[in-house]
Amino acid sequence: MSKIGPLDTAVSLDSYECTIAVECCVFGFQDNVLKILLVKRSIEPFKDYWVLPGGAMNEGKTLPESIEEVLSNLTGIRKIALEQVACYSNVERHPIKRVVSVSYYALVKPEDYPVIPKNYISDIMWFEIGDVPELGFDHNRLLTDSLSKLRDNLRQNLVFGELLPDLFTLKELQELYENILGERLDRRNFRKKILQMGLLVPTNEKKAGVKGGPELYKKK
Amino acid sequence: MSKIGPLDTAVSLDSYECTIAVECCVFGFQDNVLKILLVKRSIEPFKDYWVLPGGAMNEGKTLPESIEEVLSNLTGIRKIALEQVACYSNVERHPIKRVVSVSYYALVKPEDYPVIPKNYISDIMWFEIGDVPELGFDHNRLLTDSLSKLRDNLRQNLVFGELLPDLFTLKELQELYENILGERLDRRNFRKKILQMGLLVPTNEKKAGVKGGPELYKKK
DNA sequence: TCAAAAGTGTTCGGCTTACACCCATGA
DNA sequence: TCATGGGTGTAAGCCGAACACTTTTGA
Repeated sequence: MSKIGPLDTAVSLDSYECTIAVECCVFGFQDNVLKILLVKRSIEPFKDYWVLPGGAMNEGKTLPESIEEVLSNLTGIRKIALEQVACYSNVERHPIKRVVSVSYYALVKPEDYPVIPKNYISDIMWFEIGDVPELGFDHNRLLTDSLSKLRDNLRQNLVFGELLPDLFTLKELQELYENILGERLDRRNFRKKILQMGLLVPTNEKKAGVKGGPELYKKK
Repeated sequence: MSKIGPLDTAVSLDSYECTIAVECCVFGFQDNVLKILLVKRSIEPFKDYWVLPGGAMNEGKTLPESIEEVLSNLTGIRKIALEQVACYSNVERHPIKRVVSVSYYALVKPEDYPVIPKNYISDIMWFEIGDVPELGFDHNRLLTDSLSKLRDNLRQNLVFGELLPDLFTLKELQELYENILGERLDRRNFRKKILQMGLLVPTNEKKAGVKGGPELYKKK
């Protein structure tokens, strides 16, 4: 069918164009639980469904720039580390028009970005990962894929983005790991492993108000 | 800037549209060397540059379907396992128009798909990985990223797609690994590791014409 | 003073690495 | 027969998992 011959692997000037959307799984860690930021749609399709924050890529913007714009509008979140997850191109994933989505994830501190959205307070909310409802579009799938990628990254490197405050105890870090990975970790083995990565430095300060007087660490 | 309010994370019906291209790193294993299939562009921009085979995504096709179409037109390659690598959205990556590309890699047997393209024989060719020239667009980057992903996948699983014939010796498999990973492996340790994965079955046949009479294996 | 949490070391098993000899086959 | 490559086992080091007691602190 294609009018593109074997050599014309170029994109011709009149080729089909299509909307590209970015969707972002914004993970946060609060009250010792991993949470995700969702927004409620106020328009069709999927009106009143919760979905991942996202939107169309605009002219002159890259995908990460578009994400930053969307998040900045929603929550004031800025300058966060984004990780690309995957691209979704099924023809029927948007019921009205063709949309290809690229998903990212981001790790933020919820307390840095109070979700008191300017106008519509009931329509953006942090959900515990275990309590995520059925989402609009194929966003449950995107969330699952992002979480897998986050877990992989966490297992391999010491990547926890902005999920913790600047100073934190090893116990807090361990609880973060346990939450994201969904499994219990041995305290002593965890300490050993994390410390021998050499990416944390002790501050010689102790966290006040906690029994035992745990040492505070920061990222190197 | 954005006309998209905080709640309207939907893709609006008049949102900006943009060409989406797919590019594919087709890896093959021939003469004991990892190779990659490149095509030479016959039109501007980047006329006479070698690039990854690819093309625009068409209406009604998913990205993988578009890849299959492109490869089928170029080489007769069909029904191959594709792995998504990444999405590239820099604004200036195509000098003439805005194009967002999604890259994939595929593993094929060169001997199954003789590259005698119907018309323009000098314009499609297998290159040894070490001999890849400067490519058009940002395709050297795409190639590097694909190769990294291939290596990661190979280290973790036993994924070698269609790179080997149906029956192969462990030595052939080892040479494939060494080529892709770019490092030497110990023969005995390699055998142990691969066999204990339990994904190969011995056929009780020996490969003829080779000293030592090596056993032929196949995928389970 | 006591309860709760922090901090620390050792042992075991499995996995990876390094390494050398005998056997089968084609020439 | 011989040269080439195929096939196998063992010992050492490394990493991750399991596990108990002492110290510090807030209440």
